[in-house]
Amino acid sequence: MSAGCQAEFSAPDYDLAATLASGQAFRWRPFGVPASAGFPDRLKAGHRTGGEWEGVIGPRWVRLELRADVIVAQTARPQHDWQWLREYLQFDVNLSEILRTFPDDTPMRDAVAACRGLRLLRQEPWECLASFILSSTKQIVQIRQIVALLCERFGEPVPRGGNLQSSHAPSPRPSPPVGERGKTGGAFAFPSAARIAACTEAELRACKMGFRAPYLLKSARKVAGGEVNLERLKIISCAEARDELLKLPGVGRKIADCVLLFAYGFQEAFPVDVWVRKALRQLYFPRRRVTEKRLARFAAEHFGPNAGYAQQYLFHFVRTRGLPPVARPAKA
DNA sequence: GTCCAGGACCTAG
DNA sequence: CTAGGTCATGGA
Repeated sequence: MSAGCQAEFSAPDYDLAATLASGQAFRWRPFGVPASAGFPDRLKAGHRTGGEWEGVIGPRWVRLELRADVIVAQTARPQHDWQWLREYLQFDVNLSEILRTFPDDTPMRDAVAACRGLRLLRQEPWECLASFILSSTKQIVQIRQIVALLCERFGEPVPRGGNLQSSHAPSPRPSPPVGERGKTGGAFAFPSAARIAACTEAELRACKMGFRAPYLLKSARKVAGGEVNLERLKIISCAEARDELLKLPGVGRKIADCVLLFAYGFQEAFPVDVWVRKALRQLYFPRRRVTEKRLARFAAEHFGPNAGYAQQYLFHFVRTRGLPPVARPAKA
């Protein structure tokens, strides 16, 4: 094993696979699998990829492995302070206390029973914001592809640990070339707002992001230029922070709430996407037509102080389990 | 081929 | 405030 550094963290009740692969962050992949290989959009219930994952947090490549209530972290370079990882994985969060605040109804009980151990991460604001600008009307597997291309082409290279090459036989079908730098199997940091702001729209479109390219470009300019100060959002209220995010092109209520929840830790934020909307309608309002506004009000009032956490449980629950009766109509 | 994807935005009623 | 069209791209 190459140099690097390793540490262990007590992590009871932590479903690493669900947490890293359930669509709140887009840069994690099973360790030792080539970037081009990808992995299924929806992990099946209880799916474990050997519990070994790799990704990049800020400027650091890291490998994570879950072993019976312990998470083992390995980096490429020596670390004397692991606070960045504690913060990202939110080791200090007491999951039981959060689950206790969930409404005591059948849908939530089912979701918690099915997804226990699912956590919320605390991500870098710009990476989270940019990623979710790219997320609109895209499947999670595609968001990962777009983000990977963006990082390969415009992110700073970071040293990668482990030994990918020796642990994986040459793939039978070589992956299609995805840019000049991606072929080496290297790792890259997420490109800064300033770097994205320096791109042309054509360069961004070449990362397969389509009509989202101008949104990302304009938002990057506003962030890099200081017109929207992402650091300041940490010290103002959730509602005020939301108003700031809504100034950015390509950012509506849903994406703003994702950033508030996944990057700033505003746990009252409740992103409503197509999956959560389906879950709310079918689990809480079966065969009754509910207006969009009524649904939003219900979501705001029903799920308590950790509504965002509840939302992630509902999201993961319906995506992994599917929705019971009406969701899969037989094709006569 | 069709439908849909962790939407936002613009226009018209 | 709601309804519909538009924007790219690729899974399923």
